[in-house]
Amino acid sequence: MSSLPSLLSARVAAVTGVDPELRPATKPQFGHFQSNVALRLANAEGRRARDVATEIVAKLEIADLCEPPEIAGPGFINFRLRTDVLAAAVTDQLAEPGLGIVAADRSETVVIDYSAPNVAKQMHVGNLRSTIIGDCLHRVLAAVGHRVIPQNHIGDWGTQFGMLVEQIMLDGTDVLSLDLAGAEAVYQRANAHFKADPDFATAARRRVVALQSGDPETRQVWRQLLEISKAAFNAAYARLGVLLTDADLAGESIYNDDLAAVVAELEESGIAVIDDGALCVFVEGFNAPMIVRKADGGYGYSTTDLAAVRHRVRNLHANRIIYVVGAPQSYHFDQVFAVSRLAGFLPADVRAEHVAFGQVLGADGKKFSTREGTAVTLNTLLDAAEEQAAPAVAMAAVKYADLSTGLNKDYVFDVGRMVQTTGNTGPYLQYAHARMSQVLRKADAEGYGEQTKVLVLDEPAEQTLALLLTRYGEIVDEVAETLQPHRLCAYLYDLAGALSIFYEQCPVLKSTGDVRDSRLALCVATKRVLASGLNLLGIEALDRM
RNA sequence: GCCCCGGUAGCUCAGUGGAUAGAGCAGCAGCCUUCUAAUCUGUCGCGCGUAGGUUCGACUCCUACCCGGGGCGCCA
Repeated sequence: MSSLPSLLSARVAAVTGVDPELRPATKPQFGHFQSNVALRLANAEGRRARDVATEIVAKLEIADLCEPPEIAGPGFINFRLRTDVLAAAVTDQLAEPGLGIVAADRSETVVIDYSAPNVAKQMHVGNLRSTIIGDCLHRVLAAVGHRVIPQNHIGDWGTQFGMLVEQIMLDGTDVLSLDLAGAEAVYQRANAHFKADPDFATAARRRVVALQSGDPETRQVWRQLLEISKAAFNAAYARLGVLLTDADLAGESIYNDDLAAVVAELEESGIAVIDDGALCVFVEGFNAPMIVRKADGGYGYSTTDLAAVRHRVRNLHANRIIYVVGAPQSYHFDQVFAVSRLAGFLPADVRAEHVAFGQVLGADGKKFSTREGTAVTLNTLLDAAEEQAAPAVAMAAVKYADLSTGLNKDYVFDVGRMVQTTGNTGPYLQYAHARMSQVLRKADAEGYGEQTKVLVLDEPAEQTLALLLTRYGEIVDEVAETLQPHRLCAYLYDLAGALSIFYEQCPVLKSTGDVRDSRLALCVATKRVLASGLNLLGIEALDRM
């Protein structure tokens, strides 16, 4: 099964001998696809580009696919698909369950590490990005046939739990009576206490040891903190409609028992050396070593991340590991990957990628701080969104606002922007879908039948829509490869825009015969592709708005 | 000091080395007895941080610099 562009591309390559680099035309008057192959060849051969283009066009055998190609500008070759070919392509697409999404050549086991909220802290808008980007990548990779293993690497371990548990036991607090805001307040109090009172600090450090060595009383409090946190996380996930469940929880704590073994392997292989009392791994290209065991004998998060890589490769059999974590961690992950390669935890044929997203900044352009209370909690944002629109629409607005821009850019948090429902937004896509549902409902009521064949495609608005529809599969492929959800957003926005123009210019229910049947089939195809694409974004496709 | 990310229209952002750099928002002007006006049409507005370089061709690649943000041994 090959797509129209790849078929055409192969035909052109047969004449030119090189990849024609067929691209979607930048403007409608340039047809459907354009190639600059003549310009490149002309330069290499020292000839005039238009002459080369003329020669190529004369040799092309593509009459079964295209109108006669046109040579334009300095030597571009413009292709316009025959409308019957385009119509047939949509008909074929409609017959496929995947709507043009094709399974990857090789199905991989992909571990995606995302969301990762901290236990005993409320989720804030920063957690939102990891959660919804990860959820989208999860859906996209699964759609192209990969086995996806989500890993929610929650922050459920480390020194902060020493002070937290110590404070709770000191106060005699019943943890199960706390909500997350309450737990977070205890954490902030413990933090201040830790700084102000050396005796408390000592007790807190002892408490960390007790936690790690499995002291029953300490573990009991810790488990309760975990419990109330999980309940809150799950409530947030349900509200957002993301795929994560308790089965995907794989927090820092589960690697506790692996840490000594990981370090032992590093020592045995001679990769790790003692420096300044700490066990370090020096890797070329990094200006600081990775500390895998602190001078006091404790382990930090680097060791946990190494253990996670090792586990994901050895036990989960990952072919690809994706970390959806903020951009400030880039250096850390580069180092984790590099050390993992050295240590053999990460074989050369396993890809490891850090999907680094920019930070969410406050209105002042500064980083949000949980400690200073400037961070906006997830629930505050979602509440604000739901003041603007019904929950499903509000979630669409929030998610799309986050997914539709490039990932690596910081953004200033602006509720007004995130809950926008007009223009290039999630609700606009939902609206396009709802309109199609409405048309098809009415068609059904009129007894026009389920149309699945596009027979005529005379109007430019129909052709533009059809051409866009056929691109769906390649776009999903691109996102699976590049891990850039905003490309899918841009595509769906273009599709919805083309649909709106079609809707304005091409009456469906008032037309007759083959024209009506074809338009109905276009409506079905567009509705399905929108529904599929929205689903990949984690946005609900609505039948009415 | 070194490293990473960003700088494109008033604002928020797209932009596969290729044609006259595009969207949304905001502004202005229009279209609702016609399949949903969360739509659509028109209009105003940028020559892509700066300076060089490579190339037939640069927002895109290279070099230097400026501005903003982030990171860089025992927090996670």
